Amino acid sequence: MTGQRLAIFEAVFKESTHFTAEELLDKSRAIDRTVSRATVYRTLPILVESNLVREVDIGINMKYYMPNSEEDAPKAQVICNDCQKIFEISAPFMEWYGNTVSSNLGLTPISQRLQVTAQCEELRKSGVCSKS
Amino acid sequence: MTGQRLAIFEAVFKESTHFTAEELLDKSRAIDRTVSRATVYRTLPILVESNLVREVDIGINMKYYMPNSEEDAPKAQVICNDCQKIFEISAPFMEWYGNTVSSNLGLTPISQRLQVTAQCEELRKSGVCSKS
DNA sequence: CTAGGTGCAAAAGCTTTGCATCTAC
DNA sequence: GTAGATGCAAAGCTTTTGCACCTAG
Repeated sequence: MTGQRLAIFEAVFKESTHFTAEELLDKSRAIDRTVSRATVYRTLPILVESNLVREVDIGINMKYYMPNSEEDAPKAQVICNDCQKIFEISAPFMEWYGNTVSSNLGLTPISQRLQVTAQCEELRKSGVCSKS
Repeated sequence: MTGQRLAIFEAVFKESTHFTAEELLDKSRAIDRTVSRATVYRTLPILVESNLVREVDIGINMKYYMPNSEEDAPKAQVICNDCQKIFEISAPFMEWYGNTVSSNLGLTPISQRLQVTAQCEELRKSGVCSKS
């Protein structure tokens, strides 16, 4: 347990929303200037393994992460194309769906994800988005 | 309309399953040796725009593509972690779901995706997978 | 003739890794 | 003292792009 990791942990749990590895690097460095990019990239998979952080893939080249909440109910994401915000929505039926379609194929589900990409009407009409 | 593009089109429609840009490059070169990587990467977005090819993002760094079928019903994917195969499954309720959750947030849905990652029981038990 | 396509190689962007050094225990 | 963590820089991998050349119509 090193000082750098502590800074990373602290930065992670200060986050209330999704973040990228580079954003986490910045936040961690604000706490401990000696945190290096390599350490962030090496620590993130450990946090994911430990279920302290959840990896959220939204289909662009970059990985997103977020602090994991206590409950592990399946979550869907609504991703706003305009403000880049990611909304997490509980979607309990996903588990049932994954089980059903997988077993039809002779497979066992490991994980599932449901994502809706959307655009902001408010922004489109008034030029501002109160959500972002 | 150049010879290289024709080779790429031909290679695409010979495919019956998902493929990556690099795989398409190989297949296209088998038809016309002069096809370059740049041309494949420049042609793929055109094919996607024209709805001749569908882009399928399975959450890894690489993009997958597949020839687009006539019908445009929403599709879910089941991705086998063992054999890397991608199964396409019709999921008409996705559209309804996307509309519902988006409008709750004041957003208008653009697209949605539903993916199940699974593992192969057959492979795990007998060491072979008859599906791959 | 010329608008647009092509090939090559370099660059871009995120992530991983080799290696020598350092540090927590 | 030592197993494991760190920093730096280089490399990896897929995709994009600048530029000069070429070609279809």
